[in-house]
Amino acid sequence: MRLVIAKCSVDYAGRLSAHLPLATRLLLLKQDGSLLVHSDGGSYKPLNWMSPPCILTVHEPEAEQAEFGVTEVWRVTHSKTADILVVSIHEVFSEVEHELGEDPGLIKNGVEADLQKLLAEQIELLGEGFTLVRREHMTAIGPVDILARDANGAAVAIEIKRRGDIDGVEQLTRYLTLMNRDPHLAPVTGVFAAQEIKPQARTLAEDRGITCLVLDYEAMRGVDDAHLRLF
Amino acid sequence: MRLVIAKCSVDYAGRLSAHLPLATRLLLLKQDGSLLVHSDGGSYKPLNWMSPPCILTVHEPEAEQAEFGVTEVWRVTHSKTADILVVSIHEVFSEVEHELGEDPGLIKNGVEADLQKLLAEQIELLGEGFTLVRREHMTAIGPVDILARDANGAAVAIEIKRRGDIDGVEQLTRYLTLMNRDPHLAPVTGVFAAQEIKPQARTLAEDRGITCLVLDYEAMRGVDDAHLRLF
DNA sequence: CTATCTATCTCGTGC
DNA sequence: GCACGAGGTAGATAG
Repeated sequence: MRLVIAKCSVDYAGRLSAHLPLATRLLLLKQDGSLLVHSDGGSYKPLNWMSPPCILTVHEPEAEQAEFGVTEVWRVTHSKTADILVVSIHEVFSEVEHELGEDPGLIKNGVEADLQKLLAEQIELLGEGFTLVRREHMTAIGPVDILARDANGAAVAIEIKRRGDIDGVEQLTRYLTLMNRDPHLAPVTGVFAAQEIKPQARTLAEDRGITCLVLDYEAMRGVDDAHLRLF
Repeated sequence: MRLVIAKCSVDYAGRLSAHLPLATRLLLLKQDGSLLVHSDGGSYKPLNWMSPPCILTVHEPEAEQAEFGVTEVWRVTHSKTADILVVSIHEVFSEVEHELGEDPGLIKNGVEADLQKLLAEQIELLGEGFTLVRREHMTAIGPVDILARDANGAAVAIEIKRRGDIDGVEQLTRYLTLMNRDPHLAPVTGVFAAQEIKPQARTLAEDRGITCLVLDYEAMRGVDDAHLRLF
């Protein structure tokens, strides 16, 4: 990894074209040839960048550029898409290089997959007498998160989201429409389960006869831990 | 801006929890207190981060941590959401600090809005005899990208996306339902136009009688340029 | 302020 | 390899 703080201007041409006027910025060169241009504010997104696979070449400025104070030109080209990023360097203030090695990578917990697993294990959260049929029940338009049966044995399709939005209700509605055409399954009712359900989504769901269920991840996880401790 | 290359482990707790095992990484501290943790690969997204507004505090390690080689603990807390990022530093290899100042910001050209403008100018791409009524035709639930009429004078609602997804079809469907209730407009047919249309979106659209149209941005731009050159 | 939509989205995962 | 969905989505824009 190479870190350069320099006064520079940047031009990108690819899926769009973009320009950064002359200013002092951080240029972050990674091992794979990729380049990030960061300012001292904003968020984690760079002002401009080139993703791997790409190649950096360093050039002398043309006469006209040199007159405007350009001392070096970095050209980063994407190996496949022909995107190009050009950094015109005027002055370098600082430069550091260090070998980092492979990163073991991030371990995540508490995403949608966890919610699905926990709800499948704790299907009784839906109500008395509910039983799990299977997770990821396939339909022609994709997998329903959980298929269950209620106390009367009627099919229940469950859509799980971390954040329950209108999109999720639309998605579940499509599944229900399709599944209710299948005489082996019909009638199928729907449950929309999420850690947080937006008011608009709740209204739409209830208008369509879909039950809403707010999931408490910590509590479900707690039950899960307690369950594990018993064995 | 402060750049630290250090051997560290990182823990995040917020909307999810995540952990980075001990390894050498770049810690990028911005003026606003935000922190990015980058490895020497991947793309522009950091392995972990904290967005502003947030506050960094530096602590001595507890006795147990010190035994495991921790020399310093950085605690970054988000001012509003109570998210927390903890960096346990074992060894610092490099440290640089430099004042960057405000960035003038990025200037973009040639995105999505261009597609709508170009298609409005080249409405004949829809077929023989099509005419433009207007762009951004207002309905009760929002503006339809383009309203046109076909060779027979029937209304056509056009939804434009760069990448045609199922969401776009749902959106156009809502417009069509509403517009077909208006006796001045009905019957209204739909065209789903995008640079790229996903197979599922195409299937859903065609199932609902919506025509799909793949747009060639470069060609449309070329025609536009040619058009400009004539005047 | 909130809601909605875009993105050089990135990133995983399943086929 | 591509297609699809999720994201600590982030960021811009309109209401």
